[in-house]
Amino acid sequence: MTLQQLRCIVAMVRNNLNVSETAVALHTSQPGVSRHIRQLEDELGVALFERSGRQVTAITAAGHDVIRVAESVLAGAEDIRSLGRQHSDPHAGELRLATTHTQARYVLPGIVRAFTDRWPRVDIHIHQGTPAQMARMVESGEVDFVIATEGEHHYDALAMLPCSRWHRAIVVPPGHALEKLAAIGSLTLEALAAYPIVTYVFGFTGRSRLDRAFHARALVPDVVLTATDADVIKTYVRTGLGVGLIARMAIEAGADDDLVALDASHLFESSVTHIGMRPRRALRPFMHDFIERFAPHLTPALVDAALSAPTPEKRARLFDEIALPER
Amino acid sequence: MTLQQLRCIVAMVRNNLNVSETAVALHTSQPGVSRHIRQLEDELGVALFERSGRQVTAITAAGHDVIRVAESVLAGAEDIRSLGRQHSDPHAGELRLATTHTQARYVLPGIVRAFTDRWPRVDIHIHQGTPAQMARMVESGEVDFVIATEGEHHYDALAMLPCSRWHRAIVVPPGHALEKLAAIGSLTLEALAAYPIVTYVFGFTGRSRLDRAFHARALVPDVVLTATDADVIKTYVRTGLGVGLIARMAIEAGADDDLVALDASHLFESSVTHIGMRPRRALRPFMHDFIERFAPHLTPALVDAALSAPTPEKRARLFDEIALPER
DNA sequence: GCCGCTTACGCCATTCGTAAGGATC
DNA sequence: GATCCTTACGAATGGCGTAAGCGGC
Repeated sequence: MTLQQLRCIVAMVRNNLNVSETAVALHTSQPGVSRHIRQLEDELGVALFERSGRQVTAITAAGHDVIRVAESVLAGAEDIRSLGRQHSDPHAGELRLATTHTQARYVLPGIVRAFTDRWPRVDIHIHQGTPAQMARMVESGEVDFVIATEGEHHYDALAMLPCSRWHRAIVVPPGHALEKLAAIGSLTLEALAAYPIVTYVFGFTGRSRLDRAFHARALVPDVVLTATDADVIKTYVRTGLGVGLIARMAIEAGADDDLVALDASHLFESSVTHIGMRPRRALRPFMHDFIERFAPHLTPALVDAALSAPTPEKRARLFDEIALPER
Repeated sequence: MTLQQLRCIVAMVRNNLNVSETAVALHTSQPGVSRHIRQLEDELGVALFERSGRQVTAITAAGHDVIRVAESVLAGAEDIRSLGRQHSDPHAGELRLATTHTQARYVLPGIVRAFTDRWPRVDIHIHQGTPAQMARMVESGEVDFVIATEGEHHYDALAMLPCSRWHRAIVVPPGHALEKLAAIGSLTLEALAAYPIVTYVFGFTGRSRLDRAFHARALVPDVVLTATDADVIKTYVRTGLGVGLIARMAIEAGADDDLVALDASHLFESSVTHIGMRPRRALRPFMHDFIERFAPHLTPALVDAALSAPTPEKRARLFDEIALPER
């Protein structure tokens, strides 16, 4: 039994039981993967995958059990490498994030600034992508963390820890009719639905909550333009294309003073930002520090407890009593 | 990083940081071990062992952390092999025990009989040895379980689960003076100490409890002969050499009717029999079944909980509330 | 001077990738 | 016919063991 064999069977699951894809993902040849799987099966004396002819079609019961353990073995090997880096130089390393534009542009800058002051020799890489892409980046180990607010179902295989609760705002040019409605407390979903709307692309930054709110009132919003980032949205609001609907944290004092922001937290359910990572994996000290700066209630002890929780349910229970900061 | 490298560093700890001994234990050459350690250190970029010149003298902080994780990785690899055996044939396998003569001769026969009826294709191997030898056999994986009542300090690295509480008996030829004392309830340690005693060798079958009881009363027992097993002791009692002091469970109806057994549970502290195994290791179903037959309170769920407990303290706490059967 | 670890070297086993072959949809 | 996995084969890497070297105790 070798670690490479275990890598193959684990990667097979993440690659639709397709040997060729798995080979690409592992940067090796396809016969190599095929051989490793067969050798491991020979050594264990039991088939791990079901085959119809030459096609790999399913995972056997034995395969399920073995792959589960193999994942933890590989996680352990990864932890050992991480320990090596940590001890060889505790103050140097990489922090690789995948996140959305909203976080990268409006939330992270202050945190990253303080973080780099404390850890000058840790390099930070911020990747952007769709929820599905970001999930894959974390699962494959390409990045350490994903910070996300949408697309929960993509993140089933990850430990998602709640970080903060955030609300929405409506942005309009000064003098807009909605501004007057807001002033007298009459800003409703119905009023909003009367105007063309500019907001996030579906699947990004809590967009689903937004659609759900309209749908619950049997309203059909007239979404004339969508974008993945609030800067673009605000730009079109400035041109008079429509009413902007964005995260409250995406409004900057100074730069956005030419627009009027109206609180919309009573119109839409709040959303929760999560930080996601691979479970059962040890974090380096600077990673713990980053998480704690991003969400002060996520202490190293709590995060470690969450990461070592045997099931997602037990993990979730750790956060039942915790009040999230609001943004 | 290879599993073999991890095996080397883990084995180093169990072999006094001695590369040559480690090589023997791993059935390989000494330069091989040396190379593997150095290569792993190179890959991780940190020294795992401290060296004074060429001598390996200590484990570094990094080494401690890495070895701890390496142990769990190797345990996982072992679990995978075990899963293979289990799925390839759930009803066949080996159950390898290390225990003392008392258990093997007087306690296990009934249990083994019922067990083999249920698992006819599981081969049972019973090894005997001193506590130190038995501990090594389990640690090295040579046997699966040790059943022991003495020499706790040898078993620090194992998960020791309490099985049953047992008491002592005095065996004498019929008509012995102690028999009369017992009949009138006057059997005391002082009375016992007046006679030559035949009992277990030091380090076996709760012998230390016995010495402690005499010592607490400032008595010096006249131990004229010791043996590792009760059969030998009873034989010498029959020849009139002295008074036998053995485990109550070592007295058989029928075979021992020519001797008189006097209860001595009020004279000596009771002892607890433990079953020991390597922690953080999955057990096969028939192993769980064996344990439960041996100690009905040790359900598979409880055993699994104990084996996955992070510290010996947490493991011990699982048994705080549990009443042990008495023998 | 002995013991113990490291380095050097040669052999062998294993692995890996390319190329061809067979099965399935 | 296209896709996908397996088998076959040759090159190369790496592991292993023997033998020699070197540093502490």
